[in-house]
Order: sequence, then structure tokens, then C-alpha cells
Amino acid sequence: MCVLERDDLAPVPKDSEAPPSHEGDDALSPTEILLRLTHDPRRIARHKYEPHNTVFLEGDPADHIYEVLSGTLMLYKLLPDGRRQIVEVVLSGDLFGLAHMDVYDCCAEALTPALVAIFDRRDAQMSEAFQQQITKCLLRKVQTLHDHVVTLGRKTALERVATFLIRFIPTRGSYGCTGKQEPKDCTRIHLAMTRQEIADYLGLTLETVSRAFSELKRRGILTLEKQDEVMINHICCLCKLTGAH
Amino acid sequence: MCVLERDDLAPVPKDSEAPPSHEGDDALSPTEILLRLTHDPRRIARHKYEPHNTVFLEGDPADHIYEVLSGTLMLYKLLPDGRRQIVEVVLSGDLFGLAHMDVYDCCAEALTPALVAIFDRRDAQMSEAFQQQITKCLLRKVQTLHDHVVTLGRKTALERVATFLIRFIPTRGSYGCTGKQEPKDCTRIHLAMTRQEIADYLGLTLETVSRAFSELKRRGILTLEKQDEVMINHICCLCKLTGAH
DNA sequence: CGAATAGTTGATGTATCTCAAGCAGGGTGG
DNA sequence: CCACCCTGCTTGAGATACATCAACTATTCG
Repeated sequence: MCVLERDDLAPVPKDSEAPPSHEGDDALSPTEILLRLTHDPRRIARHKYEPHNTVFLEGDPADHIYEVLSGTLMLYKLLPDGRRQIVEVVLSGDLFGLAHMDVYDCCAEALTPALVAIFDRRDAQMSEAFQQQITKCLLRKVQTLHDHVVTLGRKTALERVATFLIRFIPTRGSYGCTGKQEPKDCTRIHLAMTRQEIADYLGLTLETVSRAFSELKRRGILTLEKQDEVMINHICCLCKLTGAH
Repeated sequence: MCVLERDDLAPVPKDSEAPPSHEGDDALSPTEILLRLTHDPRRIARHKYEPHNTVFLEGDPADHIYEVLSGTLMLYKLLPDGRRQIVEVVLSGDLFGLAHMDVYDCCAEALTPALVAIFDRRDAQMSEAFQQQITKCLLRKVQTLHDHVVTLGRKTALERVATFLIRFIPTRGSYGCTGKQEPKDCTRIHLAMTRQEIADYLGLTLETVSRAFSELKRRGILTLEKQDEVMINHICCLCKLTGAH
């Protein structure tokens, strides 16, 4: 179902001499700034992953912690017969590779081109500031996973797809949404995932995801501009279809 | 579907003068010990919950952090139309009520009689030792939730029930299981959950859960001694039905 | 342009849900 | 002590949402 390639699991580029002044400092994430203050900057390694590059596999020794500086990645698990479940989609600012044991419990793979900072796990345990960042990130993850469990356990296919789409609109959906019509009730979003990947995230098949998109198109709620570029015409309508309102 | 009662959400019994010498100190959990060392003991409050007592509801201000000293509780979320999804089952030694925002993202309710330690959230933020405990617990939670997401997203009804049962046998299933027949391939477990609760945990209906139990009975893998007392006769067979082996 | 990959749509199958009836165990009160 | 009730569980029959299989179309890329 999903052929894994260990294509880009190159050793961390330790040779990249650290705070190199590329790209301007205003693009730095909070954690990046934090680390510049609290750590030996020579320890900050970065790596660029292209779509479908694997960062690590389930069972790999969990020696590093990663921070997404830009781009999107997915964490997934495989069952022995090939069934895949994407357990998290990690965005810019998120940490991943936080392991409870000494090995990773899931695989990590880039969805879009992604710039990632790589930290030594042992180093991270030294810095209290970093620990606080980790805790904050974990609390967010647990809450997101709770929502995801509800989506997978109790929602219909259409509700799952609506929930998936709403997550791209941070000011809407979940608890930010007042329910009342806002001035601009439309927005354009970039999925960065194939139908198969969306299906593997939502516990569906790609055909069912496709049919859900068609149904939303038929209802005028969205328009497909490209295959992974979606115009949401009525955010509030979409919101009501998530099952959470 | 589930009538909520705010029956036992009594104010924290601050009056219970702290390290009272009830029950002997050998029964203390690691965190309890830790807190005795690092905190003003007068701040340690405890509360006993009976089955179906609510600890907190989704949306309640997240002022406290809880540690399970004994017993079992569940965390669940409700959709507006009454669909319920149990997102976590918390056991002795676990923390819960760890919120990312200023309110709880789910409801907490006792499954069995449960003794719970209650900490002020602000106090917890002071202690570095406590923070470490929280991080450890969160890492465990994230991993468990990943597994649960796979179960809900990609497993059949029978696989879900097998996965549910295996979780009661800590030395088996998941990564502890070698797959080879161990000397004692049977064990007795207490579910502490009704069929409806198991269903709400596994994203199924109670009828489907019941049918899965009957199927496992038919295959000789388990025997029902009471409704919530299960004798697992062939742990390894059950393990193979989880889909993870 | 043509092949390869990704997405859509239709027809059919099936796992699970829904609805409904009957059963089992535990507690209560006459 | 037994009849009764209540709650939770089991089992069956039928409905349905989603999966599967398959053909076709759209998009991407060399």
C-alpha cells in the first residue's frame, strides 16, 4: 500500500556551521529564538526535506527532537498488512519526534518541502526553557489527538472531511467559531495532501474522500481550483457539517 | 444517551489536614512521594469518587490537575447530538486534567471507585519535579493516543475489541509481546466498563461489542465469568487478532 | 504528445448500525 | 424465599454507510 523508502534519512548535517545568516532572522520561530539564547548555537542543525522524504521510521532509536520551521509533515503508523493511519499532521512551529520510550512510535514523512531544526534529545533535557516548550507542545498535541479520536470514532465520512477542512482555517471551527456570519465567509486553502493521504488521516478510503469533496462541491460549499487547492465559499456551512456544532 | 450529573464536583476538601497518617505510606505513588518532598503538604488534597461521579466537565475552568491514586476513570467528549467518544481511560498512577487552554477539553468521570489527588495548577507550575512528571505522563498519553487513533481509524470491530482486551495485560500485546507461547497463556481481567462504555471507547455500538465478545467466546479464546469478569484462555491467540501482529 | 499518476464516478458487496425481542443477574419488597 | 422489576447483555433481521472493484477522466511531467 505504501512503499517506504529510507531515502533521505541522511545523518544530520552537523557540518552546517550554525547560525548562518541565511534567510533573515525575522523568520525565526519562538523556539528557534529560545534556543539561540539558551544553547550553544553550534548544536543547532537544520535539514530540508522534500515531499515523501522520510525523517524517521517507527522503531528507530529516538535520539533527536525535531521542530518544523516551515512546511508540513505527517506522522503515521502502519499495520503489518499495510493499512496506514496518519496520526498527526505537524505544521510550522510544532515539535515532533518526542518519544516516550527509546524508539519512535511512528514514522515521520514530509508532505511539502519542509525545513526542520534537529536537536539532540539529551541536549533538550538539559534546558528548562526547552522542556517548557515541549510540555506546551505536548498539551496541544493531546488536545488535538482527543479531537481526532472523536472524529475517527464517532463522525460520518462527510463530517470527517468537513472537520479536516475546517482545521485549515485557524480562526474558525472548534472554539474560535462564534457561529455567526463573518464579513468574509470564504477562503482559499492548500491541502498539501493527496486523497489517499487524507483518507489515511480520516480512516476512510480515497474514493469516499473524493465523494465527500464532490458532495461539498455539489452543495456549493467549495470549489476545486486545482486538485489540492480548495476555495471554501461558505465557511459557516462547512462548520455546521463538522458535527461539532 | 448519557445524562450528566454534576453530583460529586464538590469543592476540593482543603480542610482535610494534610499528611494524615491514614492507609500507610507504602501505598503512595511516586508522584505522591515526590510531592511530599517538594511541596507544602497542606496543599495535597484528595477526593474519593464513586462510579459515575463526574470530576469535571468539558469547558470547566482548568484550575486543577489530578492524579489517580487508585481506581479507573474515563475522559470523554460529547457531540451536540449526544454521540459520545471516550478518549482516554486513566489508571492508577496517571495524571489527568492537564489542559492546554484555560478550560478542560473533555469530561472526566469515575468508572470504578477512585481515589484521586488534586493539585492546584499554579502550584504544579512552580515545581520542576512535578513538571517532569507531567512531561513523562504526556509523552505516554501521546503514544497511547496514537495507538488509539490507529485502532479507531483502521481496525475492524473484532480487532478493536481484541486490542481493548490486550491492553489489560501489560506484559503482553504491543511491544512487550514476543509472540512465543509463554508458560501461562491465560489470565483473568476485570473490565470495569459496560458494553456501552467499551463501545464508546472503540467507536462501535454496544451490540457490535457484544457480538465480538460472543465471537471470541465461540472461538474459545475467552470465557465470561461475570459480565465484566473475563477469563482470557489464549492470550497469544487474542494478540494475533489485534491486527498489530 | 504520451505515459504515468491522481482523481472521479458507478455498480456491487459487506461490515457495522439500527431496531426489536428476549434473556440473565442483582436487588427489593411483600 | 420468591415474584417482580430494573438494568445490562445477547441475538436476530433488516437497513445503510462505507469499502471494494472497475472503468473512465484529469492532471502532471518528461
